[in-house]
Amino acid sequence: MIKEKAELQADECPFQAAMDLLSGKWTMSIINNLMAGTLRFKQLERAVTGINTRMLVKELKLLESKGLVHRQAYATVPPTVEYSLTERGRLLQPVIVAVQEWSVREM
Amino acid sequence: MIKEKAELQADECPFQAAMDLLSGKWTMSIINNLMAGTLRFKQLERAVTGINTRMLVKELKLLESKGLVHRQAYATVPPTVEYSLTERGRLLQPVIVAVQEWSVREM
DNA sequence: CAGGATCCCCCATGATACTG
DNA sequence: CAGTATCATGGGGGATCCTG
Repeated sequence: MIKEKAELQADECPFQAAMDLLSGKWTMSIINNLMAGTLRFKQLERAVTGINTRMLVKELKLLESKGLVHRQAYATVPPTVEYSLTERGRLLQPVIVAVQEWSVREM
Repeated sequence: MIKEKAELQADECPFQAAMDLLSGKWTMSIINNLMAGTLRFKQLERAVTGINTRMLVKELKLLESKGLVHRQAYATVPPTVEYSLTERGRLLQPVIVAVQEWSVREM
C-alpha cells in the first residue's frame, strides 16, 4: 500500500504532525483559554475573540477526538457542557506560555 | 471608523495576532529548520518535508515581511540565496523547542 | 444553553511547466 | 539554483437560521 504524501509527512516527522494538529486558526487560542481551567461552551465562545459557534464546535470535536480536550455534559435544562484539558492537553502548557510571551513582546 | 472583526481580534489580543502569523501549515516547520542556522533555498525545500516550491517562496516572503527571516542573495551563477532567522525570529526558539518536545512525546 | 443544519466563498495549498 | 507563472481545488472558515 502506497502512502499519501500528507501521510508520509506526518508519519516521518513528529514536529510536522504536531503542527498539522495545532495549526488551526483557533486551536491554540482555545487551548490557551482552557489552560485557566474548565469552561462552559458559551464561556469559551466569549473568551475566544472572534470565533463563531460552528468553528468552536468543530474545533472542540477535533481536540476531543485527539485526546487533548475532555467534554463533560450534564443533563440539565438548559444543557450544561463543560470543557477542560486532558493530561495530554495540559502538557502543551510550555508551548502556550512560550507563544504568550513572544506575542506580548513582539506583536 | 468601525473596525472589521478580524482586525479587532488581532488588535486586542496579541496571542491571537501571533497565531494569525504562525499558524500557517508550514510556518513553524520552516522556522524550526532555520533554528539550526543559515540555509539555502534548496536546502530548506529538502528539509521541510512535503512542501513545494511555490509554498516555500510564499512563506519565506511573508516571514521576511514580518521581520522574522532575513534573506541574503549573492550574484553568483547559478544564484545563491541564503535564509536565516532575524533576532525577532530567533526569539521564537522557546516556542519551537516546546512544540518539539511535546511532539516527540505525544505524537 | 449547546449545538445542528445549510449555504457560500475565498484563499491556502498543490501540481506542473518554464526561465534568468 | 532560485525562483515565476498558471491553473485548479478543497476545505477551512464564515453567516444565518433553527432546535431539543
